Amino acid sequence: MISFDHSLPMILHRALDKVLPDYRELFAHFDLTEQQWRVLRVLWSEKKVTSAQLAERTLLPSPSLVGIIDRLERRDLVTRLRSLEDRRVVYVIATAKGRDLEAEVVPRVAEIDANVRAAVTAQEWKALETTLDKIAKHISEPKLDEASDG
Amino acid sequence: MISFDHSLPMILHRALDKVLPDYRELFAHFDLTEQQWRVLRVLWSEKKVTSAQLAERTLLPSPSLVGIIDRLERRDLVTRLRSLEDRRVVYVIATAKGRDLEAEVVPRVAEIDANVRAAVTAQEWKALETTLDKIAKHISEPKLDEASDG
DNA sequence: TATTATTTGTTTACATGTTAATTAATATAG
DNA sequence: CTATATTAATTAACATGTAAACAAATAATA
Repeated sequence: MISFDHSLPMILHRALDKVLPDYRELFAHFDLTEQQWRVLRVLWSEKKVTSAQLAERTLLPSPSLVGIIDRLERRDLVTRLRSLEDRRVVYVIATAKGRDLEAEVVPRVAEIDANVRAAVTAQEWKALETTLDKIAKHISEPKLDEASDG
Repeated sequence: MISFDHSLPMILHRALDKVLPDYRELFAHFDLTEQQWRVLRVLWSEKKVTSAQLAERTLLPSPSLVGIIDRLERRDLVTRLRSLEDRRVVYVIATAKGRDLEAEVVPRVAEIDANVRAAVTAQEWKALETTLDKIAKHISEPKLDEASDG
């Protein structure tokens, strides 16, 4: 039996708890939360994105996104634009002020990313991603090896 | 430069998002949140734990723990007990009702854990834990290789 | 011993996560 | 064309996360 402390959720949480403070400390200099950073990060590379696409790219749940975008919009960092073809759709776009942040934030985040990755070899890093992908794909598939246990 | 989608926070979040629903679906049968489960899981094996110890073992921030324990206490699943030696300390203990849940929940969680782990080989799993530990230890250590760049 | 510092748990204020329901717009079936 | 289903975003209700401040108790120091 797998011990509680070594279950996948716990080891992932533990790693996140260690890593996130470094990022948060940086984001705080710009009055950004980690989630707000994620939204901006996507808008810097994609220009015009629907709420649904933003949820997928940022891994943020859409109900959370509403408030996050509200607060970014209030600070004039992003804008909402209702689609003309399909009026259910809302596009989110970085403003000039929002775009200006990219040059300031991205290089410093890259430093943190690099420091994190420097902890392990390239092979270990690749294996990490592969293993996590493998687990993700395995989940929510039928458990064939237990099929007879119905 | 490391792409946004392949940064450590994102790949960990992505894996968690895939895995947690399976656990949550189970916990919902017992009207438990994932966090409440974590607290109970610790109390089942440790009997008498202070709030601080509980925060460390569950990876839950202590301000969150206050509410989580409140709600468990309201349902008579746990009890708070003020220490007599040091009256700042609060012990948290599972009630009989709380202890009864163990036999029902733990085996079914073990099944999910096993299914997750079955996604990869034993070596891959070990490498996963090792790599994450390595990263965790590397973080918040002085970055020696950049020392001259001040 | 009176003062100051530290520790433990809690509170506060605000941001986000989770689930279900809702609204407005569009698509589809009859 | 009309009733119905579906979709995109939002709202609602509640639980949790984050950072800072706080009260009470204990420890450390002058």
